[in-house]
Formats: sequence, structure tokens, C-alpha cells
Amino acid sequence: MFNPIEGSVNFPQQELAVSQFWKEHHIYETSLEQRKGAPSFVFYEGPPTANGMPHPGHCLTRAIKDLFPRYRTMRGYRCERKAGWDTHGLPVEVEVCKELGIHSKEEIEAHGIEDFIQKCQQSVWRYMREWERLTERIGFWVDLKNAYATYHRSFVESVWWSLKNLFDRGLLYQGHKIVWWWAQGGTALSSGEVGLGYREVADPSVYVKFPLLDDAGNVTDTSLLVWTTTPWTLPSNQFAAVRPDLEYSVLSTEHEGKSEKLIVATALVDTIAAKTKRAFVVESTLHGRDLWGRRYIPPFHCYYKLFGSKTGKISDGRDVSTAWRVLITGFVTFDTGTGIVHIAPAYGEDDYAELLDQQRVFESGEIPRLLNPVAPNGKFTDEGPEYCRGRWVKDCDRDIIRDLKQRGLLFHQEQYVHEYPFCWRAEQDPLIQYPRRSWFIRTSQFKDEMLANNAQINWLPEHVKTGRFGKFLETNVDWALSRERYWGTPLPIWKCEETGKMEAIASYDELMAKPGVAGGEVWEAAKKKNPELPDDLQVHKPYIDAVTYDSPYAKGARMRRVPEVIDCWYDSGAMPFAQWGYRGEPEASAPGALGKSPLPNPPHQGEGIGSTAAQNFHAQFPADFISEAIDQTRGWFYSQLAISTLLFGKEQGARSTEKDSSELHAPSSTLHAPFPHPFRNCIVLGHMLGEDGQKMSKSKRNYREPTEIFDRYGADALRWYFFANQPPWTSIRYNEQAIKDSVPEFLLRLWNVYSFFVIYANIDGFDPSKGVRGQGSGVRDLSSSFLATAKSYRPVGERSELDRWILSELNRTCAAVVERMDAYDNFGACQRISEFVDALSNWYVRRSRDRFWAADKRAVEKLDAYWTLYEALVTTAKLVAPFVPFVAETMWQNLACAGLGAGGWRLSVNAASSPQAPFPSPQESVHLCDYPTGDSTVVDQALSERMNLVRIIASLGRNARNAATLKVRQPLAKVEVILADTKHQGWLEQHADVIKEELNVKALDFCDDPSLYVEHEVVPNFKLLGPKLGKLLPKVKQWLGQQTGAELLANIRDNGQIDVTLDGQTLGLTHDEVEVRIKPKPGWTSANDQGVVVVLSTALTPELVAEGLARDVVRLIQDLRKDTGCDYTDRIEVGLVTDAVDLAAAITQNRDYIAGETLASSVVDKPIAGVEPVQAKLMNHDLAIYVRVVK
RNA sequence: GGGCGCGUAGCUCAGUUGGUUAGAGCGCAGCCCUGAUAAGGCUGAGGUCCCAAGUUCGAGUCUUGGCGCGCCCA
Repeated sequence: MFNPIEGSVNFPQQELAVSQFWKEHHIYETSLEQRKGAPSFVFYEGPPTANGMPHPGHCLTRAIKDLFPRYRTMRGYRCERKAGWDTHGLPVEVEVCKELGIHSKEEIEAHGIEDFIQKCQQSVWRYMREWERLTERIGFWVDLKNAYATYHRSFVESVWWSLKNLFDRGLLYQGHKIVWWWAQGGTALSSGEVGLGYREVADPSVYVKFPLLDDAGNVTDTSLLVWTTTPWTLPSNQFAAVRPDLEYSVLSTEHEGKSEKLIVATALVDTIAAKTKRAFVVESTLHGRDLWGRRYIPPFHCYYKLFGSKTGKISDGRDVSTAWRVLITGFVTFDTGTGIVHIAPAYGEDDYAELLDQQRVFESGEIPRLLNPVAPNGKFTDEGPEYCRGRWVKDCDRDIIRDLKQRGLLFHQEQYVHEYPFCWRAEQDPLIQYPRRSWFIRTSQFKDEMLANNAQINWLPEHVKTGRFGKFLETNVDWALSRERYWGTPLPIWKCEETGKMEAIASYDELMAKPGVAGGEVWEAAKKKNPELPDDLQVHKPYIDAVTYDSPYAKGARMRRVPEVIDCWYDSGAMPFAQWGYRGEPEASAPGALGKSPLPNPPHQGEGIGSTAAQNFHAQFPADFISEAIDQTRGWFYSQLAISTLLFGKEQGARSTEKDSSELHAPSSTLHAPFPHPFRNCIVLGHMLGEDGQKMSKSKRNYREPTEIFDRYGADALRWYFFANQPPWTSIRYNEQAIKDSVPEFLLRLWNVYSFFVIYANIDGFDPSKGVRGQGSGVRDLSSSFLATAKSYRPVGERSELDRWILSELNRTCAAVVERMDAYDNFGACQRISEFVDALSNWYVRRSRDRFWAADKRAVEKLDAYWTLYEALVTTAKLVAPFVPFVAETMWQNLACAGLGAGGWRLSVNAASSPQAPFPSPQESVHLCDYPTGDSTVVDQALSERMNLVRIIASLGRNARNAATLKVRQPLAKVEVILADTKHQGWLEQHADVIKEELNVKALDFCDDPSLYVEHEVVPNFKLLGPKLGKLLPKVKQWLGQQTGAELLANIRDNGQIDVTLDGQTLGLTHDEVEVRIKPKPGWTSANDQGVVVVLSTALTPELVAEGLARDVVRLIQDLRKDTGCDYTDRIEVGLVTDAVDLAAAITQNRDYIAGETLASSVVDKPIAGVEPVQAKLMNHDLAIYVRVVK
């Protein structure tokens, strides 16, 4: 007996029960245990940050991350799924600042770094509960207990190990970088963070004159006209740049009575004239290169006084001034401005690159230096104009403009609306570009290696490989690693306070072993004060900063840590090894691994998979599968690839070229992995947008909280919507309706079939476990071979065509799904599953209902139907398990566990260990089963085609009925079918019953003379004839169109080919080279599709009408049975009373039929005593119906 | 400004190496079925496949150029 199914299914509620069951019975753990020794399928969890609430977009990532591991596990792999959390970085600091009501670095330091860091550590788990709940609720199986976190000591030390490796190989160096600087916060923002904060703003846009000097150094009457939207950068102007190949014009113009001359790009003269409403006269033209080396007076004199006369010797021996000179560059554009660019190297990346170039040009004498009159807090220093000092740069724009105007240097001023970045967390703070000293990793040296590794990765969609990701690698620049912040992995470099020489440290123990080490007591004291302090903080600021030791480079000097922490993207990219705390230890079995003696297992290892970090790492690298959204291209996808390539690729013999980096040490050990690319397959997900097509945003409320979705529709509905509606890389709009729809479209349809089975199997006492005596493989999975040991199980070959067909479809589907899923195509797989469930529901069950209703419980046909549907459902449960794990489990528990007599979930577990069990119990969970891969011996391709044809014919017949407004209850005399291709006609003739029944017709004829109803049309088979005939093809098509179809067909029949004569050429078209189409002649109630035409005979005889009436009566009685609450099996007495002669006759003629259909023991033509009749109307005749249940 | 992607029915999306009649679901309209029933099914209307040019016997599909949108980067 199966557990009866409640009237209306509540998926969300059911899912909670399933979730509970998995937890209580440790199904995930068992699924791993069961695959002990099996080949690994390696999955990496890209660490999310738990300091924000998860939204539907995260559901997609978590769903797809679950799908493939679940699938692979069922396919026989062992798939560890170690969870992880990204915990470092600015967002965490910003959250804490908000909490503390502070903003800037000064304020953080005033607050106290120690307390700040402790708060950061606490804050990273703020939303962990929500994340874990979401993870569990959506059915993402992942080991949360042994999750790695990037702030854990073992993780940090593993990162240190890798950085020391890079440092020792000269791959880590210090340089300058123009960064997007958040002055109020005192920090640089990563490009990703900058991208988050672009906003449209109106900035002042000024056209400023730079008066040119002549060779003797005297001021001329001609000025360069330059344009800028950041007036505050003008005091640090160092050069003006033009493009060499472009034409510039010398213009003369009148202004306030004075005439002046200006130089601008010729292409922009009209635009500027229109903008400024000034009349220009072109005096002369010249090329940009003619302006090379011309000196000018800068708009501000702060530095001019100091350096205005400084010169140096360049390579050709000339003396040129170090600043305020015209340069030639390529990056000048002509869409805005004047074609002459103001260069302030301190405040622009391109500008700074220009300065570096200039510095290289000088061979002796003075060289250009970087002019920067702005302090890191964004305020002018004493080097700036007097009225600007101590003021925020953007606030000075107005005064600077006024000053320029007063001095006659301002030519024009307006507002300019453009996109400008603001701090993404402090939205009122504009960012500025600003020079900072920074640590870099020499990734650009490894470009080719990274590209080679990239080539090994299977990207989905494919275009990422050479597109977004490949292009990004090709333009690789060195990774700016350091951050001048607090909450991050400290850069493990200690610097000699005397000599400036540096060395990298790979672990805390190594540090503490240094000679003369001191400062460890700061941590000890903190720990003593608060024993609850997590030990992980020992390797963080400020404690680690306190640790110093004797310098090996200068006697008496101390080594102190540099202040920076690192980019948290490095943490995430180091996760393949850092999640295990791996620090270069060799793994005995790993070939080619070098290194020091193994270190003890670091803390936070938990009960991971292996016994040592090295074993774990070697066993779990590289990943077979990862998946994240497209925004991770430059994030986690890149950081993993870059780090793996530098660390595990071939030695590059890279040498430092930076002057200030320390001496080279012997490189520490590295693993030369055969696959230095860290992942083999990567599904790049599209972004999920809000319902309005905008980015999902809390304030816009354009999406629903995940928990609400789960409560309303369930996790399976959401998962199915993700997997089955589009390929995963499509960016989709959050579409609640579509999530809702996935319930009736798929889940409910499957559920109804399952529910149908359970209802009737219980009525008939169908018990699949009865008589089953299986042993050996496949028993626990309830494989076909196991089921076949049951007494009542007939070999598939002996069953009806319908049974054979659905089992063929089932196995065909399994094979196709496996093929798709192995190619990481969940969308294709879902389509196949959908089609199968549709076939099962709308054809197999529909066509089998009679057998399930048959009175004889032991009829072989009936048992065949049960066995067939049972096997189909059990297999489908396994098939859909990775996709919709909850409903699959519910089905399995009832069909396999309860149904096999074990009496429920818990009991089935006990049965497994009980030696008395007649056969080993079924798998405790569907997720412990092997995935069905399809049995090709059960697949019958021809049957599949034929059944498809039957379905088409039935559909066309209904269409024809529809067109003639003849309802299906009205029987018709015959239906005629005309086939374009008669291949399957013989088979169809033998299976006329199905069609007759579907269409409620008395006879099915295949038309002898199709020309009565249809016309044949012969068209070329373009695919075959295209390459063969080329330009002749359209003529052949035309010619065929002009012939009579019947004649052409006769030709083929008689000669095996059609002879075509065109342009004096004769061609023979074979049967394959043409396609015969048919279309119905006008005036027929018919329908056609795919080479089939169905014609219905619409003539009605009195007998047919009577039968139709009888069916109506049955219909009414059935309704009454339901209304009176009859049980499915109740017998009734029926009385039918009518004055209408026709109706009475129809009832009399069909009395047996009516009785049979309605389970009536008697049908009489008089009232039944004591029963209230129900009055009905049929074809305008009154009918009184009396129904009484027979007790 | 550059790179990448997208643009197909009212909406959300498919569309396999180019093959001549472009599909699904929802929505809308009409109908059917009735012991899976607070389900199910059928049919219909609805398309300039963003625009233009090119390649080809043949283009939703390939190429180029526009237009629009998104993402990433300047």
C-alpha cells in the first residue's frame, strides 16, 4: 500500500519535510560515503560574502552549483562540496563604519584599529544564518560545517605562503599607481567597486588658455586652448598634448575689444565657435607634430616659479624643459574638447603613463617630477594656490575658475553632464584619481601562459574564452595587489627600517622563529583580556603589525611589517589551495612535487576529506566544475587563473627589475601541476535583473525575497524555472509569473501522473514488492532487472504497444538527458524531460485509463499497465532528482520505500540492516541511486515514429472536429486519413482502434483515392539538391510547381525518378531528392500537418445521435456520482425518466453501456423511491435522474 | 571611447553544421473532455526574426555597417 496522496498538493510544505528528512538521515553525507574510492568530480565553491542579504540572483548560482554535483554523484562520482565564505575587504569595513557612525580612515584610527578589526570579524557572519537557510532551502548540498573562510588563520597563512613564493621569485614589486581614490575614506577602490558608483553629474567644463612662449622664452599673443572638466587639476598641469598627424588651426578672434590668437584642432573649430558664440578667422593651419616641444605658461604658478626654467638633456642631445611643453601622444580624441589635452600626471592614469615616458626620455640634467599639491585626504596642501589650501579639491573648482577669469585665462565655461564615479558605499563622495605607492604582481609577464591555460578551459557559453575573458587576458596589466586598509590578509612583508630591504614570511611560526622577535605579547595581552577572541585574529592587524625582529641587513635595525593588506580577490583566487591551508607541502603520491617537510595540519581543517592539506589539495585540483555570474570574469575567474598560473605553472625564471625590491631568495617549492588552469569547466551565468529590467535593488523593490518565493511556489519551482526556461548564461529578468508557471507546466503534471498511479494502485492493491526476489546489482535502485523478478511482471516485449512505446520513450529520454548533462547543458536536458513527462501524462496515462479501470484486478493487461507506469515513475524520480530534488524524493519515498512494504522512511532504513529482510531495501533516498542512463535494447525508434504519427492524427482529428463544431461525445461514422508517406500505413491500420477511440469514430479508412480530398505538391529537397544543382535549383522548383502532383508521383512510382528537362539538360530526381507535400482541397473539414491529412465524415445517422445522447447521459450521471460524494468503487442504482421519445429510445438502446460506464447495477426508466431527482436538459429534452448508492 | 553580449509573437524565452511553412509557455479568444477533476486537452488570432547592404541556388542563422539595450572597462 502506498501512502495516499492528499487532495491538493502543497509543494513548499512537502519540501520542508524532505529537507528535514535529508538532515536527519544524513543523506548528503551518505551520498559521499557511498562513493568512497570512486573517481572525483571536483567542485569549487566561489565564496560569497555573508555580510549582505541573499537575493534571487544568488538562488540561481546556488541552484546551478547544486545541479551538476548532484548529477555527477548519481553518475558514480565522489563530489566533495566544501562551502566557503569571502570575509575580507572594504564592504565589511564600510558596514562597520556605518554601525559606528564614522567615515574616514582617520576616524577609524581614532576609534582604534583593534576594536575595529574585531567588529569586522563579527560582522562577516551577520547574514550567515540567512545564507545558510537559503542554501538549505533551495536544496544546495554543500558542507557548511567545514566551510573555509578567508580570514581563518590557515587560509591567511596559505595565502602568505603563495605570496612569499611570488616575492622570492621577484614577482611582487612596489610601484606607483594612479588609483580611483576615495579621499574621505582614505582608500583606493578596485575597478569593480568604481564601476558600481558611476553616476551622471554636471561638472564645470572650462576652456583655458595656455599662452605659448617663443624660442627666447617671451610670451607670444598665441595660446593653446585646452579643455578640462576638473579645474582643480590645473595647478598640477605639467604638459599639453596634441596628436601628431592631426591638423590644428591658428585662429584669431576678438574678445572684449582685444584680439587674441588660439590654437585648436581644425575638426573642432566649428563646434567651439558654436558653443562660445564667437567668430573665428583661421589664420593658418599646422600639424600637431609642428607644435612638439613648444613651451607655454601654465595656468598656475605654484610650481612654475620652482621648475619653470629647469631643463634636461634628451637622447638627441637637446636641452628641453622638464615641464609645460607640448607633447605628442596618441590618446588625444576629437569628440569633445579642443584637441589639446591638459596633462596632470598625478590625477590620470594616461597622464601618469605620459610622465613615466617623459622621465625615460631624459638622459641627464633634471628630469620631470610628479607634481601633486593635494594631500591623500583630498585637500590642497601648501603647494596649491593660496585660496585653495586645506580645502577639498572639488570645492575649489569655482574659485579656480573665478581666478582664471580674473587673470584673463578663461576662454569659456559651461556645465558638462557626464558619468563620474562616486564611492559606491558613501554615495555623496566623488572619487578622484590619485597617485599611491602600491604593490604589484607581475602578471603581465605571464600573459602567454595565462592564455594557454585559458585555452584549456571549457567555457559555457563558449564565447567567454576568446571574448570577454580572453580579451581581458590579452590586455593584462600587473595586478595591483595592495590596499591601504585594515580588514584583509596582511601583506606578509617585513622591511628593514634602516636599509629598506625586505623579506616575505610564509607563516606565523616562521615569523616567531626569527631572531630577536618581539611584539607577540600584544596579541597575548588582547587574548588574556578577552579569551573569546578568535585565534584567527592573531594574523591580522593590528596584532601582526606589532611583531618585529632583528634585521639581517643592518645591525641594530628592526624589521617591521609594511602597512598594507591585500586585495580580497587574491584571497578568493587562492581558494583552490588555501581552502585546505596548503603551504607547498609535498604529497607523497604527487609526482614532481618538491618542497620542505610536511607541516602539521593547520587549524580550521575540520573533518575535511583527507588527512593532510597537501593530500586534499592534490586530490582536489583542478576543479572539474565551477560556476558564477559573468561579473566574476575579472574577479574570481581571473584571480584563480592568474594565481594558479604564476604558482603552479612552469618556472619563468622571472627576475625583478624594480630597483627597490629586496634581494632574491631561493624560490620556495612550487607544484608543477599538469593542469595549471584551476578549473576545467565553467558555466558563466547571466545576470538576473529585476522585474522592470533594472538591476535588482532593495530600494526599487523590483524583486521578491527568496524566502517568499520558496513559501509561495517552492524551491523546485524556482529551480525548474532556472534550469528549464533558458540556457544559464542568458540574462533573465526576474519573472514571478514564469516561476509560478513552472508548477503546472512541469511539477504538477508529473505530480498528477504520480498521484493517479497511487490512487489506482491502492484501489487495486498493486504491490510491486510482492513476489520480487531480486539479488545483486540494481536491487537497491529498483532497476528493471530487479523488478522483472516479480511474478506478475511480464517482459516488456510481451506487453502492449503503448507500454513498449512509453518505456522506449523513457529510455530514449534517459540517454538524451545523460548526453546533455555530460555536456553541461541543463536546458537541453530539461527540454527532453519535459517532453517525456508530457508524453507520459497526456498520452500514456490518457490512453491507459481503461486498463486501470478494468474490473478484473488480475488481468495481465492491467498488471502490465501498473508495472509500466511504476517503472516509468520510479525512473523519472531518479531522472529528475538533480533538477527538482524535493519532489523526486517525495515520489521515491512513496513509490520505492513505502510501496515496497517497508512501511515508511524510517522503517526502510531499518530494513536495510535487517538480515531478515526478504531482499535488500531500496535506497534510503533517491539521491543515493545511480542515475538512469537508458537501456538501448528497450528503445524502439520505429515505434516512436509511429506513435508520434498516431498522436498527430488524433490531434488533427480533434482539430477537424473543432472546425466542424462536432463535439467528441458525438460519435461519427468514419475518419479518413491520407498520408504523404505511406511507410507506416500498414502499422496504422493495425492500430486503428486507438485513433477510433480518441476521435470517437466507428471506422478508420485510409483513402484509396486521395485525390478526392487532397492535392499533392512536389518540392525539391533543398538540402540535397542545393549543392548538386546550384543556380538551377530555383528553376527546378518552379518547374515542379507547374506539374501536377499526381503525375509526378506516378513518375516516381513507375520509373523510380522524375525526369526534368530544363535548358536542354535532363535531370533525374530520385525519391529522396524531392519532398511530397499534401494539402487538402478546399471545402473539406480536414486538417493537415506534417504530411498527414485527416478528413472526417460529418454525416450523422439516428444510431449515432442516440449514442451521442447516451454519452451525454453517462456524463450527467458521473457528475451526480461526484456531487453525492460516491467513492470510486461504489455501485449505484439509476433511474432515468423522460417524456422525449428519442431520448428514451437512446437510453434503452444503450442501457448496458450506461450501466457499465457509471458502475450502475441497474438502469431503469422510472423514479427510485425516496430519491430526489436531478433535473437536466439534453437537446431540449427534460430528463430526471435518480441515483442511489447500493449498500 | 573600447571590448563582449543581446535584439525573434502582447509578455518571458527557444531556434541544433544556412535548406524555403520560425517554435514553446503565459496572456487573449473560442471550444472540448470529465472519477488525475480546485486538474487536463484542442484550436485560433498574433511575426517586416531591429534596420540596411553583402555572400549564397537559398539567410532568423554567415559578413559588414547602422540603431537600440545590457554588462565590463576607460
